[in-house]
Amino acid sequence: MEATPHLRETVGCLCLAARRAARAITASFDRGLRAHGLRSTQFTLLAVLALKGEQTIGALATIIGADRTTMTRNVALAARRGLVTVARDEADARSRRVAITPGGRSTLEEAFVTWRTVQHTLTEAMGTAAADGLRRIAKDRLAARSGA
Amino acid sequence: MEATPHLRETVGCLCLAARRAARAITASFDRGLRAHGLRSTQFTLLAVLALKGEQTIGALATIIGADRTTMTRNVALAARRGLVTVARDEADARSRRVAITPGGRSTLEEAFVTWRTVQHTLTEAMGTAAADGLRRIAKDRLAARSGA
DNA sequence: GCTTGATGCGTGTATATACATTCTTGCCAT
DNA sequence: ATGGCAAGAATGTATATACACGCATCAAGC
Repeated sequence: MEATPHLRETVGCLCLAARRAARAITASFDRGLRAHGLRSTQFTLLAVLALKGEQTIGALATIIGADRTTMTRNVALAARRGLVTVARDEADARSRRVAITPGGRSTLEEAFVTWRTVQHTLTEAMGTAAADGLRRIAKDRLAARSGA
Repeated sequence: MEATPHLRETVGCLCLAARRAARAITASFDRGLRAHGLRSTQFTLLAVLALKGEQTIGALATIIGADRTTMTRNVALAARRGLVTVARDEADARSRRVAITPGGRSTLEEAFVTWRTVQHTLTEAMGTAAADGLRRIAKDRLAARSGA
């Protein structure tokens, strides 16, 4: 009926697949983290800071794979809520050193239990192979960002 | 050094992986589609309408896997740009029937060539197995939305 | 010291996203 | 017929995202 059979190729669009998957997965985590007053974005930020210690805005953007300007706003939000602190770097006045606060760490610890539950549920639902595949795509795509 | 070795588990966070992958993949498509004045979101919307014919807002939300309120705004944007039309359903005045315009179809056709290139490039970069895995996750997660 | 380019961030703007709520409309039982 | 509930959509609000652009600062030369 449609005069555009070639468009059927777009049914397998990787962009739709990736965004759809991300929306669904994010929703699952957000629903769980909600009880702790966190969103997926904030949880990730806190986890990175807790694991790797204080970081600059740019470093966080690279690690999390988001735009630097996006990270500026995400960090500002977390700072406003007292989860992290932002301080000038004494060695380089251009840089901002972002660090997790004790309160942020407490929140993270509490949320971690919930996170783990959701993580396990989703891993089971999609299978470990798919989960590993997704992580690999995330890592590889990041590399391609600077390359091509 | 850190007193939180258990948090290392979050390195494999599926939410971070999914969002990071989606951001990177979206960026690739957006860069390509830019020449046609489209974003990934709009491209997907047009492709669905071209393939499946006119749809209601709610149907589009289900198909694309986004919130209905998000779809309302995405459709409004496309309508403002003349890519789609929004009309009341004569059978049910609550519904809105969204249809692609001739202009929208032309834009889609032009953008399709670019889309195909990016799609192939990314498929090669991540491998067909990973691409299929991603699509499967997107489909499965969607099902889980209504179920649990 | 000053210029020049590079680097790290922040802002303006536009879109994308979703939850809570409200509005409109349809439907159904009484 | 109508009152109440359900369904479809729009709006208010907050966050997430990125590009274009500008500002501050540093590093290298000179």
